Amino acid sequence: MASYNKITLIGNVGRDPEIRQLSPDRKVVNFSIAVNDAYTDRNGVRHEKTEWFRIEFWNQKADVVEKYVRKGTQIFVEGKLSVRTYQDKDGKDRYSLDVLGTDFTLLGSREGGDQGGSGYSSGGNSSGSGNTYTPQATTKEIDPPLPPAGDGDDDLPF
Amino acid sequence: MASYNKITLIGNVGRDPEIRQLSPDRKVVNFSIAVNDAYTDRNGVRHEKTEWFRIEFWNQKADVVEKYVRKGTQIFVEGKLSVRTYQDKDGKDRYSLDVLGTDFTLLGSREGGDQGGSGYSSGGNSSGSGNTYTPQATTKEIDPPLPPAGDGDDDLPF
Amino acid sequence: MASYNKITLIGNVGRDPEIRQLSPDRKVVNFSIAVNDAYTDRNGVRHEKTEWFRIEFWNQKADVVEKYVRKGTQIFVEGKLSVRTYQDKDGKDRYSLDVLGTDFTLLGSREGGDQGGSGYSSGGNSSGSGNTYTPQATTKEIDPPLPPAGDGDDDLPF
Amino acid sequence: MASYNKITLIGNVGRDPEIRQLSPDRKVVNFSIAVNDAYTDRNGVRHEKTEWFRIEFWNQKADVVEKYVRKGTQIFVEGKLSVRTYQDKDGKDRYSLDVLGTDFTLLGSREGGDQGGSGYSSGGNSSGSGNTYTPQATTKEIDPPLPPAGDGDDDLPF
DNA sequence: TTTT
DNA sequence: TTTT
Repeated sequence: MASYNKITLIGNVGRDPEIRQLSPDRKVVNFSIAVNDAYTDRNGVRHEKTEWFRIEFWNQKADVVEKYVRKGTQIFVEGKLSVRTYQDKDGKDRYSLDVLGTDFTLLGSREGGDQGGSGYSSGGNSSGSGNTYTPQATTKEIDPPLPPAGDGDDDLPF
Repeated sequence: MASYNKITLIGNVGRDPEIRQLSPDRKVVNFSIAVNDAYTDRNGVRHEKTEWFRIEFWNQKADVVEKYVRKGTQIFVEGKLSVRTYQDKDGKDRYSLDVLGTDFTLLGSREGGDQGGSGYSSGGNSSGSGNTYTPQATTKEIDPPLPPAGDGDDDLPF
Repeated sequence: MASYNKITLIGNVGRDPEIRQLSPDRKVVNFSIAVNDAYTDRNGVRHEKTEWFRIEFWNQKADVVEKYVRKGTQIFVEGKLSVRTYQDKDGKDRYSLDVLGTDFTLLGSREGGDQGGSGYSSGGNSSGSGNTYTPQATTKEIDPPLPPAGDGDDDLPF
Repeated sequence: MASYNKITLIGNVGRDPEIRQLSPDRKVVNFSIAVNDAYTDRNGVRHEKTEWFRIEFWNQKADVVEKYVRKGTQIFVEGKLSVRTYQDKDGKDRYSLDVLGTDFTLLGSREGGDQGGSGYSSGGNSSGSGNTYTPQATTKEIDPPLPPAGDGDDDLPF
């Protein structure tokens, strides 16, 4: 066997997330993201296509999604893809691309958005070495980006 | 926009690849891989599911697929996911998970398989710095492995 | 063998990229990005660390970097990691984390930045099916994010 | 900031893993993998380079590593890269590429190897939806493979 | 310290 | 259509 399946996406959140507290210690959040694809074919014709993915995060990560993710948020998501098929109300076969999220990073918000935070990056290692990742969104960042080490002194080869 | 979409899979090839030479300088190869998923739910019941992905590689990488990939080959594939919907011969809606491959690595073969080579790793940078990756499977390597720095002296902390 | 090595980063560009046209058809661009890491240890002490990566893109992708990437740009980069060791001007051993880029996506810019475009996403398949990716940055985007298909009619299960 | 850092590797384990039980509920395992790179330069000269990465897994995943990973094992590893610098016993500056592992998949073993299991794939979602991944290597599977949908009827376009 |  |  030894199969593996991971998908990495950058897209925009379609609606505010839905949160469900299934039990005192089980919380799940769901939202969908639009991932756009655009290319020009060999005849110079431009094509655009949007694929929607339904994202799911659990527990601690669901907490962070709840706090910071809103309609329109640009987000980086990593997780496992599964495809669910179902019939819509007209009995027509449909599919849904479901991603069981393992990681995400907030990338910014639309101008004029009112989400309080951006800049969060979920920790990549929930299996934990005992560290707790502090969402960067909770720190008011004032500092400009650090210049590269050695800047101004330039003993680096670049 | 600034979307991004990449899927990374390890699976087994379902049938020998199909190769098509579309024109003197355009070649495409297609094959499907089975990606298995198994987990035990909260009630201790074991679930298995196999998802099939249809993989596509072009030109130089198609050449390598043609040489080394066979039914049963375990393969690591990286590429862009798109979903194609179509109707089967009964008019029923179906979907296909298509992956436009950007990279792959052969991971081994079934015992008793007769594929001549394994161990190929496609170059990760086809945009090229002028280097040409030599498929390892086609090169008779004579050189001994390079010893790691510090070999035998073990001043490493591990 | 069958090795594989890929690194995926989101970080901020430290300085404007350096471009070199090596020959009429060989162009290379280099820039460094700062990737920040922050975590709180088991004693509640917060740690921050910035790792710098030196990124390299060739030819067509170098063209796009040249057009859109500036100091401060937030960027998603994918590529192959290699480590280069050298001695600085004081004879001290140093290392550099070099990434031979295969893909990138622009994620935004610092407020007040003056780069004309953002929102570019490099094509993921330079080995090419004959399509040419059109930088999204060349289209003036006016439209808000598309609502999910079925929105308002809601025959989706989400 | 919103940084992100993930590395994906396929390589071979250099020595049997070291396991440390730090406390009743904290276990860590370490091992190094060799990731080989080979390419032919523009002058037709072949180059080989091996980069060593030191891998770390915690707790449940450490248990699985302990059971199945041995010297020589080919393994797929995913995690967060950090670089550690130190001085060796001669006071010389050295670096170590450390990967805090989040996921791994066993890819096979050397012929004649005696490791009991191969084919394990660590679950991709340790943050958990309440499911527990059962290592495939420990389960005697009795069920026949599921036939793909459409099997035998071949109404698929491939 | 690996592997082909 | 795969694999264990």
